[in-house]
Amino acid sequence: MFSSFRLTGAEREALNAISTRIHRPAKRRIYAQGDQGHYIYRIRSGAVRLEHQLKDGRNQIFAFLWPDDMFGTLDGGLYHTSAITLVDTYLFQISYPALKSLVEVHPRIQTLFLRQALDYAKTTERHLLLATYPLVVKRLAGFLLECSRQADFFDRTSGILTLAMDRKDIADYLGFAIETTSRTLKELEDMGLIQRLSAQRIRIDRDRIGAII
Amino acid sequence: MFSSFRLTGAEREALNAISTRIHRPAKRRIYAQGDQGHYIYRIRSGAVRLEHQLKDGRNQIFAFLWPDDMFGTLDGGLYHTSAITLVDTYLFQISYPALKSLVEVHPRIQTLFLRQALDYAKTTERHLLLATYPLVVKRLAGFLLECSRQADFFDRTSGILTLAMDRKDIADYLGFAIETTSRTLKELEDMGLIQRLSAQRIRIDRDRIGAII
DNA sequence: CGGCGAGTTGATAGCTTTCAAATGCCGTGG
DNA sequence: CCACGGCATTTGAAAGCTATCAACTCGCCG
Repeated sequence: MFSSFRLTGAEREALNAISTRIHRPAKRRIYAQGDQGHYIYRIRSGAVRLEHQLKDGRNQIFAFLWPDDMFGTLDGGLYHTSAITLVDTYLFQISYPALKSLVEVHPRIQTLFLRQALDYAKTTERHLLLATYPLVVKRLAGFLLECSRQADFFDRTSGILTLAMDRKDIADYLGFAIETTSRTLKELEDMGLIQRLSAQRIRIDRDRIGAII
Repeated sequence: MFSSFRLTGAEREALNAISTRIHRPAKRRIYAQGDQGHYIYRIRSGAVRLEHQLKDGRNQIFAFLWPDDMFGTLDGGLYHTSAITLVDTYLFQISYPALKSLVEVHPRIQTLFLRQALDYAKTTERHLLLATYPLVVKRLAGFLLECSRQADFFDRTSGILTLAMDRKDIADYLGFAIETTSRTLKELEDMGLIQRLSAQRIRIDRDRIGAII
């Protein structure tokens, strides 16, 4: 619905004026679950994971985020997830109070955030579909396909996917045990759908993986 | 962030002018997955389920929706879910083209939709948490708690919850087999956390259910 | 009263987790 | 440059949980 939306020059300038460029090395926390939420973020380059800690010790990863994705939504003024970089990452950081004032002057800017929120909801639905496949091999196969949509981490000509996350991250995203990640990768390799070049570099056959889902 | 937001009188009137009040009996389809998407909806009273059919035959329910919830998001002009009433339901129906024109004149109205989208994303995250609990008894217990938040279907004084959905709906929402719904309800009853008064009327002990999650 | 569909219950098979141990990888210090 | 230590990953075997298939019960409606 808002795919053709563009900001005016003045709107873009005003948004830039309240955006700060920041940098975080790999595996650094940007904010923690329960922190006071002062900023919303947008990824310029790199990758981030959003995770939610449960009282029983489970650590559910809600999303892996990529360039242009935004994050930092609040729940009663607090971040309800932790945000952690997977790799070296550059971000825009926007203060919530400044954004709120800006939107009162330039309400059209909300379209950007609305579109982003709708995208995030759709992504979470896809995540839910993946994480509830009865067979873990389907979950992992679908996950590898999703990862291969990120141009920064997938080389189309060679079919080589670079995993920015470790085995535990994958397990926490798909809802199974870390050992199952390994075993199921082996299963996919035995089926001839992937080749493990190293722990984080995998050659994948997207067509045949797509066929089993 | 937008909790204090209010439309002006003119904005509210303009929105009303493009809203149609419609009615659907229980168990009727409002739209089907793959249909051309012309309208967005808001529930005035009743309840709706959003479901997504997969190629392999699985039917994943994405959400149960209640009064004030909105639905009807599109994916390339098409509905990507089916929307079906659970009970007798009254709705607002808003045409997308009319809404798009309206937003160009009154961009502040987008705040309503942004808030709704953020709410839906949060709901989907909670759903994901529920549906990925390793033990089905926790999934179902958490589900009953969520249902008991709907004032129209839960009587606080008696603790009696009326389930608007059937066993298959619950199974499709939580990602297990229909038989497991029955067995796990029995398990909760054996633990003394609930009493099944009839198939759809259940007395629940919210405190003790909350304690096991 | 009969019949149908929703819900329940039982037994077995299949899949994933858990606990334990082995292997491999990589950066650090000698 | 090589050895060592620590951590991530992989592998194995047994236990636990849920799906499946089948049969049965219940409630509702004609």
